[in-house]
Amino acid sequence: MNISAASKAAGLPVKTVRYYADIGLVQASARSDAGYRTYDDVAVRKLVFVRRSRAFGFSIEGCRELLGLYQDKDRTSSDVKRIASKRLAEIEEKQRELQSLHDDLAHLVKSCRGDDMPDCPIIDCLG
Amino acid sequence: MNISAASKAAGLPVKTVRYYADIGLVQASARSDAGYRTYDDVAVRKLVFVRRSRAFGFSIEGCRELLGLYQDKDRTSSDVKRIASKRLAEIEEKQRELQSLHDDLAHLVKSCRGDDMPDCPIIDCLG
DNA sequence: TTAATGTCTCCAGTAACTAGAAGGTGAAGG
DNA sequence: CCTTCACCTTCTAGTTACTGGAGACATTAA
Repeated sequence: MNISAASKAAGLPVKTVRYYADIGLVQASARSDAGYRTYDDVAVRKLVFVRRSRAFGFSIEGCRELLGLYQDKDRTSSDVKRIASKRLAEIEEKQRELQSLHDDLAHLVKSCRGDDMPDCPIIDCLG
Repeated sequence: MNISAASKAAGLPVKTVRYYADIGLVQASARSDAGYRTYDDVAVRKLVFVRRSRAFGFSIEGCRELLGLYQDKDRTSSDVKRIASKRLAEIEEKQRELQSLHDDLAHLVKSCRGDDMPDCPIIDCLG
């Protein structure tokens, strides 16, 4: 499988697949005589794994760690659960931040008449 | 006011104040003979305005736009409201994303026993 | 006078790609 | 055989919004 076939199979842009190889996250399984990256099913599965992990908001380093556990026969589910719980806590923290941001801004927007006059509680609050 | 006094007054790091000047967002009101940036009250108020706008998650370009309205006597509150509403919609979109992310991950975490065995629904879902 | 602190500019690095340039490779059509 | 085209390679640079540090000049307190 050349890189474009692998990228389609994994659902990632070619550029991203090459980037993941560059940073040593998911290496091509081999190189052709001409130097083309080739990917086997194992490598493609790793790419999919990373795509899904990224979709959960894990950082590249987090993905690296998860990928390590994915390939580690001696892993424990508590290792995985710990990492996932940490991410979950981050998400919840972000949700709280976003919620208070939302409430404040929504309140301001609601109180602004949005007419042709310059007076505006939003600008007043910021300034 | 030298830059450190202005940064304290505005509640921003010195580096950030210098950065805002570099990109033309909030210029120093003058320079001393030695080339030091000096900030008057008007400039400091602009810095505060940017800090608060950033806290609402507006991008630098968004802040630039808002700052323009802040200083525009002929602005209309509908201009401001439009920008703020756009940002509010972005926040709400982000909240929806985060919520579904949260639900999916929480479900996985809950279903993982977190013991010494390698079997793990989280890894299974990713791989 | 000296030491400490403040300020300047410029360069580099962060996260995770993305775009583009310049050039080699492979396969299909004429 | 030749062209053409898509595909592949590496490398550089740009994105966002700063942040850290180096080296040099200015100011201030002791």
